[in-house]
Amino acid sequence: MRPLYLTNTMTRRKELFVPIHEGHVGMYVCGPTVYGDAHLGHARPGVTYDVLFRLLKHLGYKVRYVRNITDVGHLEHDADEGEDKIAKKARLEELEPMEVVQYYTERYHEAMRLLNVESPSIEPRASGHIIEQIETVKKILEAGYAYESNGSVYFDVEKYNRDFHYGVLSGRTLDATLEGTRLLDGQSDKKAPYDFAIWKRAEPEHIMRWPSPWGEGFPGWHLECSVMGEKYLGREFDIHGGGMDLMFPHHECEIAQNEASRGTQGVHYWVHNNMITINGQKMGKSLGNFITLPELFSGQHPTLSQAYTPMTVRFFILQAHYRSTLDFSNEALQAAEKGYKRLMQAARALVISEGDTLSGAFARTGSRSDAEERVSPSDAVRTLVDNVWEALCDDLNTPVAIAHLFEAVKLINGGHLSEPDQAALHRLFDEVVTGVLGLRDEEAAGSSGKAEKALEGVMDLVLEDRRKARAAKDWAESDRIRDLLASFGITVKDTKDGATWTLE
RNA sequence: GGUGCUAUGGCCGAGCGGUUAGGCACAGGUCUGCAAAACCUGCUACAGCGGUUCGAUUCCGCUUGGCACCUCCA
Repeated sequence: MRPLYLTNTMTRRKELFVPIHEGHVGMYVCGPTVYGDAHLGHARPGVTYDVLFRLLKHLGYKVRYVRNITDVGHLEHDADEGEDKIAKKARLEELEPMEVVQYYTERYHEAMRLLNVESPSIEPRASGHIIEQIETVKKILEAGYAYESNGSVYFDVEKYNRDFHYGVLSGRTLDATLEGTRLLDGQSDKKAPYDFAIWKRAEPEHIMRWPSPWGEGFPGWHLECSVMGEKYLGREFDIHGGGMDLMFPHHECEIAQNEASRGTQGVHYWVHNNMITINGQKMGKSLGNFITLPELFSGQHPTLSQAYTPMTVRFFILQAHYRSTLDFSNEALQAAEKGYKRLMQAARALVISEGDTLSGAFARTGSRSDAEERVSPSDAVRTLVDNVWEALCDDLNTPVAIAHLFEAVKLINGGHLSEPDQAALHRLFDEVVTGVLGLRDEEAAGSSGKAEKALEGVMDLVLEDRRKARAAKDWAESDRIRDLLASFGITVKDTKDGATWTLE
């Protein structure tokens, strides 16, 4: 198995990935809080960990990928005074909180589906694990790292910090944390400002509430990930992913809860993706500068000069390393769109020309591997293939992998590929472009439908007429047909082997 | 204020102690009835100032700028 390296936020180093159980990987990623449409920022972890998921599987691991849905407990502003995000949305829209959850969960799934993000193995919801969360609160209380106060239970950070280090992941000390913590106005139930709620008392008007030993309430936000991670992946598991902005306090609190309730940090590799920025600034709710995925796909947003397809967005994300910030702009998206199309066109050319030259060979020998045994690819292609995989296994360096793929594009477009080279590149594109990178050909995608079949037939007729006109050097008629088709959004290109067409 | 990250050619964006990243855009050429595509060629940058080194864009320090987290956030 090819070695995989990942940057572990805990050590700030690139480390060789060694799973706890040979051949198996447990991976947990923080999913969305479903109180609004997914925005471009959500696409980043979605795509990043999807690629990691696909890569791990390709390398031969059996992967259990857990990505949660936060549908309760995520407060706005401050843990003491904020309102639950979903409850607030429900109040504003006059809906049941679970109606809000249902609606945006489905919208999220649809956006992920369009981005060709595979479903995780398990997608647990916080509200479905209240009992488990109450149990964990009890354990933390028993261990002495939490205290009850006025119907809520708070994590005792100072006590914890005496035995462990609160801040290991984000690299800060408790003093530093205290310095930065805003002093709260008004009376607080907490002993210290950095203490965080693991169970919150529900105010009378709060709809989402569950009975507990401490009265009716709801779980604190950080708790769900500790609890569901343990439930589905065990006391310790391999990889925990999420956005860099979750490092503190969310993941820090998660570690503290794990340590307090089950005596281990629980996670072997912390992986964090960076933010997507817009004009150099983080895209976020509070700044009001975010673009939702439906807006992006439809072009319905003032800062968008056009619509961008889901695969353009996916390619855009893949062209930067996941640990770098990625700046959004129309120019950058347009460049990604063209690059993506070029890659796909080469992929199509590979399939078509291979069909001409290799299908016979495979048919005769019975299988691809037999054919490959007979003839080996050239050193250049072999190196290229190896470079692509090495880049992917080097901390998921998708931009470098894509750079190497464009070398392949040059070879493909240049023609004159030997059969084994062609086969090797075909396999590379299958495994990497459509496999690990998850880029599907949007133009070819619909060609199986009835309408598309019909259109193909009609286009054959039309282009045959045009071919006749061209043979007779009737350029006026030839151009008339081409212009007419263009007005329907069909682009005709003349090549040596005849005309091809694409539908916008 | 604290913590951390970063500064690359017209744009996006990799990377490295000495060798072309790549994409997009642009210019010229080949091909073509024209157009498009494709191919070829050109475009050689690493914030500033010091230091280490035979040699630094790559390491170290300082300066300046940007960003993130410290409050909900992917």
